[in-house]
Formats: sequence, C-alpha cells, structure tokens
Amino acid sequence: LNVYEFAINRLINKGEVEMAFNFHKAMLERNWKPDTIACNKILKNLCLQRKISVAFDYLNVVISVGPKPNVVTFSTLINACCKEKDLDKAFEVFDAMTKNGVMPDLIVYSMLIDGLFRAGNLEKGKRLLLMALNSGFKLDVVVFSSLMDAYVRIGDTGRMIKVYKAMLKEGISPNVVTYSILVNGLCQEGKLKEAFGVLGLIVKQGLEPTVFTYSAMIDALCRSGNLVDGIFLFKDMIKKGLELDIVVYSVIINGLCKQGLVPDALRFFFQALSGGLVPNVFILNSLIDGCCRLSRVRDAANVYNLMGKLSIEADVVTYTTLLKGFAKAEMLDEALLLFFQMLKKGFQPDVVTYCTLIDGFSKMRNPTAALRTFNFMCSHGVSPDIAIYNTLINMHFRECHLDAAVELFVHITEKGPNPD
RNA sequence: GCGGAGGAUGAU
Repeated sequence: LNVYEFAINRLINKGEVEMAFNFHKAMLERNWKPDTIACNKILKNLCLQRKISVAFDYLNVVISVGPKPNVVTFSTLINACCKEKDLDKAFEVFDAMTKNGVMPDLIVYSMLIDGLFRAGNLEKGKRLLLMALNSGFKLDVVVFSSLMDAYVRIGDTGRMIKVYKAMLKEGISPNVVTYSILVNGLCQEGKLKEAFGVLGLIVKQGLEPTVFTYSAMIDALCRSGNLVDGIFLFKDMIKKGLELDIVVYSVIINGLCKQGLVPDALRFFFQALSGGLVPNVFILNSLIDGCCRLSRVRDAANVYNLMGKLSIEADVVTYTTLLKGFAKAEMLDEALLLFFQMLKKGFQPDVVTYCTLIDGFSKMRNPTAALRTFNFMCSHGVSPDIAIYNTLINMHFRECHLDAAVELFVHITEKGPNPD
C-alpha cells in the first residue's frame, strides 16, 4: 500500500486540499519522492469525484515541484475535461503537455477525438484523426469502436458499418465492445434480425456477450412490442450466469411499463431489490410513467412517495412525467400546481416540461393558458424548440385559427427552428 | 503497477 497515496486521498476527502498539497511539498523536501503513478491515481480519483478544479490545482503542484508528470498524468485530465464537455480546456491540457516535453500517444488522441465527436464537432474530430494518422499512429480497436459509436449516436448506421469494415480491412479484430456497439446501432435502427446475427457472430468468435449486449437487444425487443423474446433473453442472461445490473432491469421495467404492463414491471422491480441492486431515478421514473400512461395518477403519486422512502431524488423528468399524468387525466389545475411546486423546489423546468404543459392545455381546448405558458417559458430563459412550435401550430389548427397557425409557420421558416 | 470505446427514464 502506498502511504503517500492514502494520506493525500484522506486529506482531500476531508476537504483539506491545501494541507494535502503542503504534505506533497513536504514529502519532496525530505526526499520521500512520491512517484508519478501514485500521483496519477490520485488525479484519477479526483476526476472520478468530479473535483476537476482540485485536480488542476494538484496537477499544477506536480508540474511545479515534481515528480515529473508523464503522458498518463496529462491524459487523465484531458479525459476528465472531455467528460465534462469542456473541449477547450482539454486542448489547453494538451498544449501544456507538449510544452512540458511530453508527447501525446494514441490514447490521448483517442480521448480528444471521442470528445469532439460527442460535442457534435465531427469535422474537427476527423481532422484530429488525420493528424494522428499523419503522426504515424495506427488506429486500434478502441478508436474504431469509438468512431462507430459516434455514428450510432447520430443515427448513421451506414457509416457505422463502413467504419467496422475499414477496421476489419486493417486487420484489427473486433472485441465484445465493438460488437455491442454494432448490436446497439442495429437495434436503434430496428434491424433486429441483423442484431441477432451479430449476437451469433459474438458467440462464434468465442466471445461472451455482456450485459451491455443483452440490454441493447432486450431494449429493442421491448420497444418493438416483442416482450416475449425480451424476457426470454433476460432469462437467458441469468442462465448464462451473467451478473444482472440495474440498467438491464431498468430496460425490462421500462419496456413493460411502455406496454401498459405495470404489474409485471413491478415484479422485476422487486426482483432487482431482492437481488441487492439499488434502484435509481430511471427505474422509478419509468414506473411513474407506466402508471401515468394508464391514467393511474394515484398510483403514480404512490411511486413518487416511494422515491422519498428509498432516498432517490426526484428530477425534472419525474416532475414532467407526473405533470403529463395529470394532463392526461384532465387535471390541469393539479398539473399547474405541480409545476409551481417544482419551481419552488428549485427545479428548472426544461423545454419538455413546458411542451407537456402546453400540449395539456391545448388538448383541454384552453389555448389562452397554453399561450400564457409559452410566454412564461420564453420569459424564463427557455427557448422554444421545434416540438413547442409543432404543439402550438397543432393547437391553432384544432381551434381553427388557421391564420395564427400559418403565421407561426412562416415565423419559424424565417427565424427557425427548422420545421421537421 | 496509472489514462481512452458499448446498454436504461419525460413532450409534439
């Protein structure tokens, strides 16, 4: 065990950041040199706890007094910045790295390229990829997989497959992560047959599908209404001895709730609990949504109260779902009450919340309240997206306000957002 | 001995 690492982590966890840094300096002065690997682990820990600014302070201490940072030191921070979607900062670290005489490796490029793709900056990501190639790096399975997933995220399965084939042509063997990305991409596109084909391929290669692979498949099956096969795969996982996690439970629970089978969903919920898994806000929100879809507002409220007992914090999705439930049950007064409660609790309603409320008023033939909500939204820092305009245009047609509908349409074609 | 890729919740 590394005493240095232990002490620094303790001090930082207690909030004694200054003391930790002084301890670091004192160690160096007494020639107890902390090694770079220990420092890297501490940095990683700070990043995992999202204490990024402390991590930066620590990096600066290390840069100024030692030990000499290596490429892992810098890449740890670059990765953290990418995860925080702060690409500018990531590139600042990149520059600091080269200024300190540390050359980037493929992993550094991989993180930055992935970060750029996630930020929606495809062009810059591709440029950096070319830079890596021009520097003589040979892309590995992680870079290829990360590229494939980038295309899955933007719904471009065609390019995902192109990247996959390019990877094979390079003589790189896909691993189970690569295959899971393929499965997920195909599933999102509704190509379940092909996804099953890849599942077979995984087994044929002597690899084991993971809980990620299964989740993607089960999710797609449930969404297509094929609960029988979804549940079959779920049981198959258990038979294969795979460890079920909270996500795969949430997939099956959500699938059942969407089909109106809340009682079955609850069975899985309790099964997860007795399996020792900790339920999260995703699961509870799915259950609430399931109740709301059946117009069982009372049950939804009970699930909401259960959240408190389980110490699960409700979020903006929870409130929006409940609000939708009230709207569906034609209880707009309660919906509005909930809306203001949510404001009072400090939650920021987002564009989905407003859209739910506006649509609720619209369907209750209360365009005045709908428009009032729209104005409230605009004056509270939420800009309308195309769904909001669709809802309003729809409402104007319902009210036979053709002029108003056309006027809104012209407004968005001139000023955006783009009609869909 | 330390760093990079994959699955789940709300609106039209």
